[in-house]
Parts: sequence; structure tokens; C-alpha cells
Amino acid sequence: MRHQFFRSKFGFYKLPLFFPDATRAVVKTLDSKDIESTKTEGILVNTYHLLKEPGRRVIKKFGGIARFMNWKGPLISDSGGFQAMTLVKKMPGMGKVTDDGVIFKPIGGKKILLTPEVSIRFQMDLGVDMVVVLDDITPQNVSYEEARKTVERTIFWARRSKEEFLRYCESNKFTEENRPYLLGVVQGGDFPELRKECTQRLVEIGFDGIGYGGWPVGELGDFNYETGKIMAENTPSNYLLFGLGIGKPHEIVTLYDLGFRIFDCVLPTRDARHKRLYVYNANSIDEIDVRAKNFYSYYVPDKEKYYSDSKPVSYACDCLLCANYSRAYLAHLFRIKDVSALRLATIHNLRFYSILTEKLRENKT
RNA sequence: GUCAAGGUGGCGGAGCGGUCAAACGCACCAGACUGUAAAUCUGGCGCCCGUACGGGCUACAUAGGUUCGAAUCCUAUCCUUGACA
Repeated sequence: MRHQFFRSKFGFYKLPLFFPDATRAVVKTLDSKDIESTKTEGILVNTYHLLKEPGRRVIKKFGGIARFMNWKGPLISDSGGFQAMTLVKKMPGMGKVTDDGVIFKPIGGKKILLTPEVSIRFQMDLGVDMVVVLDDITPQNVSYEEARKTVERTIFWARRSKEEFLRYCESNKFTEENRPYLLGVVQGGDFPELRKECTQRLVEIGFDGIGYGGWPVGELGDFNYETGKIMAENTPSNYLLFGLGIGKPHEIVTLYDLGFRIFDCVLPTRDARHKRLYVYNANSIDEIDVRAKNFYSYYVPDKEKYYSDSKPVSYACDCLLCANYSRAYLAHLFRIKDVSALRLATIHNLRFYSILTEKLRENKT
């Protein structure tokens, strides 16, 4: 039986949940009350970014990130590996990956050594509900041999992370009931046998769930659902399956059907800032059918044809934007480059995603 | 009225005899964005034909002229801005 609920300091939340990325303890252009208004239940923050700013001391003083940003809901932190790792692998001048961890030197910043232990400790200090192990990301288009190496290192690090996690829980007197979830991450790129092996070896180490790591989409935007299937088939039924960095609405629906229950992604928020709003192809929230073939489309807010359009962006939405303002007004805000355009668009897209998870919860499959 | 500077594509603004359908910016159109170096990036943008390489047509206030060749030089006209009356 798959999990039905996500345990958080603030209670139990029905799955599935989508966690927009509040990488630096803020969903860009929104504050915590805005996020709440979109009926978004949880958010994801990033270890690497928060380690840099505001840093360990401030976090400790507030007793965790939730109080720091006044967020009262599910909270997950990412290991920080993704940023350092993808950047270092893209631009070797910025640092390197060794068995010990990632040494990363951002432009104009000071060197940071991120090890599995450092990552776990800091995430525990953040006081989140789920911590994610540091993993070695399999880059796109690498050989089997190279992919295999990343899997080996991912497993090695996962084991060290687990040990560090147990140590921390013990010395800080966490119990099985109040400790955070620990998530392992599956690598192996597009090699099914590697993903399978990685999944099985993570399960041997023992986690509360595993995440779909690396790049789920190919160069042509084709999503690799096969990996998701392999993960689901090779994990105990009480494991939480997490689609890290996933994804587009229809991808979430498909992975949900495979057993995935947690997702996080920058798409709704970044797209909003880049003038892409998501709109259900329906005339009311009740009429939305997330299993219909093309159940949503994109709306580009500042087109000339909308300059005087008095309709809302969507009738199948009850967000701050759709409930109060016309397309014409939004277009105007974007045209004069007022920051409120980004805020309203972000609020709208987050509400789109929260409606998506609401629909999945109703619609048992 | 006199003198001066100037009139370039939807707008701003380069160019000042050939390599100019005209830099660059804005606007507009299309596309991308998946554990956020991203309020970003890419492409198109006179008209017509072609998927494209390309070809044709009309264009740099208007009308003439000089030249093998003009947005670029000359003349006239119209307009704009500034200075002086």
C-alpha cells in the first residue's frame, strides 16, 4: 500500500503533493502568505543556496527554515548537489567532484566543499520534513561506463548519508515519529539496468523513499517514463516515490499513475516569470479532467490581441489573478514591466499545480 | 523673414558614393525553459515566390539632376527644430 499521507511538523497532508521550489527560502516574487493563498501545501528549499546565504548561524538562531520564512507547511530540502554538480560538470573550471564530495567555487564566491555528511547535517539543521541525500548526477549522453561510475558514487554517498542521518537523529534524540523522512536518489541516466540496480541497492541501505534523479527528459523533450516504472517495481510499497525536478502537468499525471506521490519543479514559477501561464482547457474547476488528452494549454499574457480583453485568464481557476483581474490588466502590467505581473502570474501557475494535485487526490487510480 | 541643423523601416537611431533591404535598441511575431548562475535565452521581423541556397519587386521627405553606380553628391520644393529679427 502506497503512502496516503506526508508527515510534516504541521500535521499530515494527503498525497500527492507538489512542492514548488523556494530555493533560497523564497518562491521568487512571492512571500509565504502568497504561497498559502495558492493552496500550495509544501515547498522545497535548497541546501547549497542556504548554506551560502543566510548561512548556518542565522538558520540556527531561528531554529530552522520554517520559522525563518514563517512557512507553516510541509518542507523539503534538496541536497545542494544538483546545482554544484550540474554546474561543475558543465564548466570544469568551477570546481570538481571527488569521492569525498563536490568542491565548488562560484564566480566571485568562496570555495565550498559539499560532502554527503555536510549536506545531511545542514539539512537537519534546516529542520525540514524530508532530507535528500547528496548524489552524483549522471549527465546526459554519457557512456555506460561513465554512468556506472556515477551510480557507484551515488550509492557510496547514500550509505554515508544514511549513517550521518542516523548519528544526527540519535544525538538529537529524534524518534521514529518525529524524525524527517530520508530520501535516496536514483541515478543511471537512460540505462534501465543501472537504474534498476541503483534502486535495489538504495533499498538495501534503507530509505523512506527514493527520488527520480538526473535528467528525466531527453534532448527532444521526450520523457523517460521507463525509469519511473523501474523505480516503482523495485521498491517496497511503503516507499515514497519522488519525481525530483518533475515536471510538466501531464508528466506528473503519468508518474502519479506509476506510484509517484511527491514532485517539485521550477517550471510553474519560472514559466510564470517568462510569460507562460498554464490554463486548463475547461470552463470551470469542476469540469477539469486531468486525464483528458490535452487537458491544458499555455497562455502568453502580453500578446497584442489581449490588450483590451476583459475576460480573466481562465474560468477554471480561482487564483488571485483570475478572480480579480482581466487579461488586459495583466497584459498591461507585463508591458510596463511592473513586478506585480510576475507575482500574479506566479500565483496563477501555482494554483494551476495545486488544482492538479487536488484532482489527482479525488481521482483514485 | 534670415541663418543654422536636420528629414532613414511601426518608433528611436546608425550609415554619409558601391560590400545597404539598411548596424543597434524598442515594439511586434514565433519558440525554448523540468532537484532555479534563468524577471532569462533563441529565432524572425519591407513586399512577393521558394523548405532552404536563392530570386524578383518597391524603398532612406518630394521632384529633378550628376555618376557605370546615390540613403549617401548637386538643385528646387515641402516639412521639423534651434538661433536671430
